Amino acid sequence: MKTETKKPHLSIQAFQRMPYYLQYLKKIFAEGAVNISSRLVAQHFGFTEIQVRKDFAAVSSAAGIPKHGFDVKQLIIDIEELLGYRNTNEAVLVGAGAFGSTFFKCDSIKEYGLSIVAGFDINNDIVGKQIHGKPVFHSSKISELCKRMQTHIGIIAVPSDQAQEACDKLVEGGVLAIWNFSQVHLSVPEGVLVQNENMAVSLALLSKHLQDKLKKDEVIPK
Amino acid sequence: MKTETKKPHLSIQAFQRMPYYLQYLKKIFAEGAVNISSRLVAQHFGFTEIQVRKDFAAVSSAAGIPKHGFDVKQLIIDIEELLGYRNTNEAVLVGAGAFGSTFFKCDSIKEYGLSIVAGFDINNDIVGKQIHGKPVFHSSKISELCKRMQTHIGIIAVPSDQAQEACDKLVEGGVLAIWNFSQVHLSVPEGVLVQNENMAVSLALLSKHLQDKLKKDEVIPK
DNA sequence: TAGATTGTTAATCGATTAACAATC
DNA sequence: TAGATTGTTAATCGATTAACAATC
Repeated sequence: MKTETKKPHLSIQAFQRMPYYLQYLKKIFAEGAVNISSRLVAQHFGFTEIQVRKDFAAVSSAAGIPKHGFDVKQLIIDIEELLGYRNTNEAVLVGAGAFGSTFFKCDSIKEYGLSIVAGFDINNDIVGKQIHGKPVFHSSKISELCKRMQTHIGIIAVPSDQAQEACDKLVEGGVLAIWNFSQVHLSVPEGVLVQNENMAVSLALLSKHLQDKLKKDEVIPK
Repeated sequence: MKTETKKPHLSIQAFQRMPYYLQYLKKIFAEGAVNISSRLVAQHFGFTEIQVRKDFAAVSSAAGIPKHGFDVKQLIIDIEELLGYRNTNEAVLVGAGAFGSTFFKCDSIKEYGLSIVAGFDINNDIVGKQIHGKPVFHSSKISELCKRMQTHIGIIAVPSDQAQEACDKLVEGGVLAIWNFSQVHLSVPEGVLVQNENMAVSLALLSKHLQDKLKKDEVIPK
């Protein structure tokens, strides 16, 4: 009786590559691919093949086969399992304004195993109404309702100066994972994860690259 | 005559912390702070003070002063300079549908030095119209117009299966930095930067944390 | 001067890559 | 068998942290 062997450690970086692998594997599977070699995957993404093999080894329940490569279907199943697309988590949204409410109608979120069950806001124009079929409550009810609904994921889409307060209420309500679209650092107790989605960070990287690039081309004008 | 000393290398990770520092420094500056010690900053963010000192040293034009700390105002200026908030870059948007068009009305983008000058789409209902005052052209015009307008930044907000094509056209038009909101890997020639904004990645991290957390609490039920 | 706070050099840690052995 | 492709062990590389000297 062989028990499941311990999987190698999966780094956060490797974990973050998984959705990309998944998307690619699904595409080639739809095109009829049954096996795939690490070399081909590596070429597609511009990674090294060793890295791809290590990543697959860390997540796959079946080893790759020399001369054949990896089983595409099995990899898809394993990665989906790892990423939690096969369970559905319920989440609440704090900040149901122009930006926040786009989450209500965002279908792709559902595909990734997230379901938004309610929204919160302080604007009386929308409190008590429904947006895309989801109820919007006053923000003062956050912790009470999160407790009652046993929600463990919160999305913060409020202005930066209200973000920490929203965060505190979510944590009080038992939320364990927070998706933070505000631009401030959130302080949370240990055990709570904050996933930052910070446009300013991305834009800074873009603009930095661009400036370096344009400056360089200026200095060395061919 | 002392020439400017070479700044220490700034890692990408450090660079990505800068927008957070900036936001915090601006806040305490508005509250009247003139100097700030690395220890206080570190406490706020949960970093080590050494890391904060290294980060500040890499970006600051003035050294910190023992017993006084760093000059808040100077740091703000230096970080804004580094992040490129003091120049404005023009960008085009490919995919002006429900999601994409939110960029047109997004004010905070402007604050970070980005200005969207035009949109592209293949939907004839919006091609030729203006959305929030910005013209929307047909996607077949991407490279031509980017060349003419000398635009170097492109935002991709099209469905995944059209993303690579959009990317190719942008690159052909001379775009050097691409903000990719689709969920696929984009292949670009060397020298072009792709900044991925992948919801699937973030969601996967959230859901992973949650599942680990809930599982653990089950096993050790107190 | 003493103490707080900075800056620097060395150590640690983790992720990626290289070299090579294993196997279908 | 030979060759392609995998898996494993060791080396490299870069970021963070620790220890400590410098300085206001």
